[in-house]
Amino acid sequence: MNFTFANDRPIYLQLVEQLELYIISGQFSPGDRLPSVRDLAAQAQVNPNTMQKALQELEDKRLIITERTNGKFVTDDAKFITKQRTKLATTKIQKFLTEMQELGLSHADIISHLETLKRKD
Amino acid sequence: MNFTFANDRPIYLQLVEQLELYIISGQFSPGDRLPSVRDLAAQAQVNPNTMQKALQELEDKRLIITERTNGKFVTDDAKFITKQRTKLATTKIQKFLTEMQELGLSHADIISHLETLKRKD
Amino acid sequence: MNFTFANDRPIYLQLVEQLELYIISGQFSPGDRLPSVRDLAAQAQVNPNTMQKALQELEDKRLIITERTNGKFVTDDAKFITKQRTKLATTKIQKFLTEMQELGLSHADIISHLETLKRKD
Amino acid sequence: MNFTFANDRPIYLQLVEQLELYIISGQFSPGDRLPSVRDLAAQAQVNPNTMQKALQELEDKRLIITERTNGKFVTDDAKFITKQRTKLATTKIQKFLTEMQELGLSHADIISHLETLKRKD
DNA sequence: GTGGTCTAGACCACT
DNA sequence: GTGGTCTAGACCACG
Repeated sequence: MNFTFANDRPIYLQLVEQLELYIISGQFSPGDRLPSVRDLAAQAQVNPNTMQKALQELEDKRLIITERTNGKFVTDDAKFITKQRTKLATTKIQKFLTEMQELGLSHADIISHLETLKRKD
Repeated sequence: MNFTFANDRPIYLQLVEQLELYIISGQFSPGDRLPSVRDLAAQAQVNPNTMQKALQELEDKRLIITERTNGKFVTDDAKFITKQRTKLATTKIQKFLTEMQELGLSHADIISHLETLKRKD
Repeated sequence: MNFTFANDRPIYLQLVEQLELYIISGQFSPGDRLPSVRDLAAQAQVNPNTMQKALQELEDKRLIITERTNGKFVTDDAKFITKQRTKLATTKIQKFLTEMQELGLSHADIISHLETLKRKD
Repeated sequence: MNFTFANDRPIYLQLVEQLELYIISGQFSPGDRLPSVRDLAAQAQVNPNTMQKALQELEDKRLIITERTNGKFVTDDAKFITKQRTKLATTKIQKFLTEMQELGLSHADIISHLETLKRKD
């Protein structure tokens, strides 16, 4: 697990995004127990309060669940995670297309651009 | 000209982005004189100082040039504008692909997704 | 730390120059934490916004770095500072020589002038 | 005669400096009649009012003299011009030395720097 | 009328 | 307490 931060946005929001990705992309599996807040904070080299705030956001988003004295767990609702993944992807794709249109690139332009990049893989 | 703002980021940065788009996409042409700072501020319904800050950033980016007491002008270097347009597009595409990969979508996935959307046009 | 201002140029630019000198000449060391914007403003007897603007310029020049909510720090890249010092010195010497030539003084004239002054030290 | 302007300072002040140099360095001789304000303005591509303001400053400095209906002339007091030349040179040298000291360069440093440059002439 | 600067004062998020 | 942002309002030099 690897955390890096830009300096122009709240750290806790960047934590949320990165942790969300770890869950959504399957690096944490449904039902997995998370490391303690303190450990996560140490790994990310942030203040435990900051990590706590990030985890709270994830809980609000139903991606993690706190069991009172037992710790925090990734939700075991795999379908929900998949749904969130699709939702996030769709949002990003839509946003991307809007931005490309604003720059004057059509769908066709973009696809041809992607095809070109694909060949280089 | 139309300005809209989200409230999760500084207004002046959103102004920079939107004005940059107006220039890069050709709604302002190279060499065009911009409306006065005060007029632009009125149109965007922001304080003149805020607009001034945004325009200063555009000047730092060499997209506009100030003629003292005479007004602000879009750079007359059309090639530079084109270059910036390409640069911005490339950056956004790369960032998009990175994010998609983090979500576990391959190039092929993305292209098929775009093809689907295309049919709906 | 001591700030004095002429009134023929913007205060914030004079602040930039003076702060730059403090950094470049080593009165602030690489990695040093700067006093808070408010404190610096109080010392210089200027509005905090004015000081903020000056510090932003120094950040654009990569001489200082902001850690959000934590303060502003002199860059810890000592080599960069040295480089800027050399650059600034060279620029000033070149500009000086150009001006002297425009006034019709040769290198020899200048050196003899400096030798004379030296004796008075 | 050649006029070039930066964009960050009043044009009339830059005119004053450049015209002053032309007089002090002897490109205009004592007693010479100057071109008309209109012609000078055309050469410099500035508004005649701007040129007029610059010339007024030069008159305040006693470097030029207006003869009512006859035009403007460089002062015929050659000694005064020489004196101004020395004065300006001295001021610039002093300022230069101060700046070099602030950067931590001694007289000796500067002289050795100049000697080096001299060899390259 | 143009841009530039400065002040005063306020509010905000973050840690 | 830290930096960042924004507004309101004023004044200035310039052309």
